[in-house]
Amino acid sequence: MPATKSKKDVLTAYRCGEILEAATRVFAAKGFHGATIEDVAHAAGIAKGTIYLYYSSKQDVYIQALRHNLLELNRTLGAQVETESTSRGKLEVFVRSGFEFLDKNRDFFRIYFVELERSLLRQSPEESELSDLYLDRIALIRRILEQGIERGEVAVERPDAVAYAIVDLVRGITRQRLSNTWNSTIEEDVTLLLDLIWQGIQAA
Amino acid sequence: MPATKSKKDVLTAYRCGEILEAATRVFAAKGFHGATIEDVAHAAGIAKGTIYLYYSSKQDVYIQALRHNLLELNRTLGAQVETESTSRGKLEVFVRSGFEFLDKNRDFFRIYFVELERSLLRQSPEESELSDLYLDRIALIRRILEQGIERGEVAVERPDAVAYAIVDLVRGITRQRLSNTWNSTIEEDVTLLLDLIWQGIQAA
Amino acid sequence: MPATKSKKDVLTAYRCGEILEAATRVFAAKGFHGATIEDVAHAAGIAKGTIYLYYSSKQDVYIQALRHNLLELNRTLGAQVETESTSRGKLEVFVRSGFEFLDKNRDFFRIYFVELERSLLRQSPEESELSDLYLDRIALIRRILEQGIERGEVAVERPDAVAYAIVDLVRGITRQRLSNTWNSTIEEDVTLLLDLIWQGIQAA
Amino acid sequence: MPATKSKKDVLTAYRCGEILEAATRVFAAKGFHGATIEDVAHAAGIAKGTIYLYYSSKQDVYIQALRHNLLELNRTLGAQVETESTSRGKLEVFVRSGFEFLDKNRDFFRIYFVELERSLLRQSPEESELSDLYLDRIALIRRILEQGIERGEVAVERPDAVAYAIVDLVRGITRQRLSNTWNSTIEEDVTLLLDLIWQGIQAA
DNA sequence: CATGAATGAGCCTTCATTCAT
DNA sequence: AATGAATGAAGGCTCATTCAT
Repeated sequence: MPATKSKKDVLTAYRCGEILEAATRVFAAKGFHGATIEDVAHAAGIAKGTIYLYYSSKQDVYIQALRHNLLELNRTLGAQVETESTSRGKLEVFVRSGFEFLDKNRDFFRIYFVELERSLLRQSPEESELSDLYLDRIALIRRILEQGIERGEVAVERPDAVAYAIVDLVRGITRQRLSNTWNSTIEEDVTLLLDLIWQGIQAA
Repeated sequence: MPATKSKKDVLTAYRCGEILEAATRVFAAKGFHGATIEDVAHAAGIAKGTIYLYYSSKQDVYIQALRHNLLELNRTLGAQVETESTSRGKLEVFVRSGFEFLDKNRDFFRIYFVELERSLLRQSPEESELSDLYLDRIALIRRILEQGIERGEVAVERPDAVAYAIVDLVRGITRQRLSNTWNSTIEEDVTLLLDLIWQGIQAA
Repeated sequence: MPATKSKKDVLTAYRCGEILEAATRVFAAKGFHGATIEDVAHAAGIAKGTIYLYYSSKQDVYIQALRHNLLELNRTLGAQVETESTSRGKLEVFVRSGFEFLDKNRDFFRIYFVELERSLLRQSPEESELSDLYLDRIALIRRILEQGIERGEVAVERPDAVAYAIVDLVRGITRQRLSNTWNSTIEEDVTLLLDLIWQGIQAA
Repeated sequence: MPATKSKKDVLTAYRCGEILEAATRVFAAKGFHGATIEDVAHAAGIAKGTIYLYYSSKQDVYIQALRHNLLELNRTLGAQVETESTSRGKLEVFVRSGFEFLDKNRDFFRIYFVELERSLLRQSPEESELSDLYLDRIALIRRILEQGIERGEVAVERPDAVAYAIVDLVRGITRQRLSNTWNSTIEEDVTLLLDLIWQGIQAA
């Protein structure tokens, strides 16, 4: 197991990255069925056949593109949450980091929101990982809540269900921010959500 | 112009209903692109060509099926909300009626959640009516909030944004209820949501 | 065998006439493949199924419409030619009567010119009668030529081939008259053609 | 821009040629509507989809096949006419070259005669080029006539109309030669036509 | 490795024809 | 006799995938 990457590995990683980045843009603009492999190849500046050297199918490219972005989102959120110690602080940074990630990855969310619904409803084996990554975010919130309960900061009956509710609440506002008709700043929306959530869960 | 319907009108209404009902089932199971017109025709017990006597295209069938269900949902919610006088009562009946509608129209929600995301993000003229019907539900909640503010029952800074948040919160739990891993009763979920929402918006 | 026509016969004749007249208009405007049976039925003011009570297929309607008009053209030309005694006079009246028929039946010629080519090249049994009716016109001219030779008015080596040539010559100018860019009077075109033809065939 | 053709250009030219050649045969045998793209592909020894790499639609293949043959016909006639100096010589070589072209391209004429009628009557933008190529031949004859008038060899009142008449005359005999019931030699038919035409147009 | 020409399965849609009323 | 709702065969076109170069 070489610690150093071979020339081949570097090229592979580079190509994969380019393809996924192009795929994210193209699928965001046209949707999975509206986009063609040709579109993705063109956007990546390579030939159609080359994509099949790195991914097994159109669907594979799509899933991997989502997975790639989703892993980074989860990594970012997880890391940011660690920087705060109180439950309220963690929730606040969770919300803010999500909005910030959106501003840098609007194309990703354009695919993600549509696909998340599908993957949650139709459990194909390929898509289950996407659900898992969604569930990881739920679990992150649930742990924050449970920790808050232990510390006496939070009081909820069903931390599991409340975690779902919070994530969906954030998702709803995130989607509004994605639309072009929504004009509030990140901080305004963070305040809005925190007020709403915290009132509902804080310990008496 | 007779108040009574001609034989033709009855047949047309019957066929349209059968087709939309079959379409709801088929599109829910396979998605828009996964389903074929043949599938829908077969499910409706008619021939492929017959569908085109009543709808102009596959997409038309799809949109109409969504619209049909959506109109009924909005009608139901609007009527139920009228039966309550307090803001809290209205919100509670909104949530409960939504869950009850879900239990009777699971296939519809399976299409709707996926399609709503698409229609909110990609504004094609055909799909804009779907967004409008979603916005009608937002407006219903906003009016409840504004009425509550007038009466001193509710205190929120941005009733518009809070209305979005509430609808998304309900939607999130609705989707969980649609999955097969969620085992709480309607009343448990109504309580959960009402507690969460009401804490965040009630007047001090 | 009743000399008088029964009520049924009268109705049948009336319907057939209406259908063929409508078919001539519709096929002229849209062509055989561009027109639908529905179009013809609509133009005739009857229902689709009714056409099949009188004709066995779309093609049948088409062929019969052509045949109907063609029979009348041939009948008219044959009768007019009889009114003249000299070869030149007969040829002149043949040309003039053709142009006059065109002015009253422009739709027919619009179908006929296209279909004649097809029927001459592809000998399907249904279309062979159309060729026959074309050949009747050729034969009419050939008899005029042969009679002219007998009388010493005309001198040609191959009356058969010349008859073809004359009919095609007339057809060419007829088609030009059908276009909207041709502005000469019937008499100008009759003179043009007669000068051309007569020079080529008159006895020395 | 290299004067030499790239490998791709050679392949494209080859495939286009094969397709048009196959299309000419298939459309001649079955007509535009009777033939399928599958038929053309099969005749060309390639797959259905391949045709769409080179042509945008069935109609495009059809139009291009006609255009291809028609351009060559016009080129041939134009070149041959140049080899003669007198009006009579030019007309004679025009007729003879046309008959010779027919003998080498019988399938083309089978499509052309049908399509010419359609394109002359229904002016769709795609088909107008076909009319134009027909008009080029008319113009060629008209110039011969006008030149003949200048030189005192020819005397006609309306060279434009006579040009139409001559081309239609040639076309009529060409179509007869295309049928299998016509047994004269090229020279016999050239003589027949020239006698007919020249008598009608020569200067006194 | 990269390419992109070739493939052919798959699907929407049309419309001539039928037949129950 | 007339209707027109229903049928289903047929075909143009797309595009994910393959493979020879």
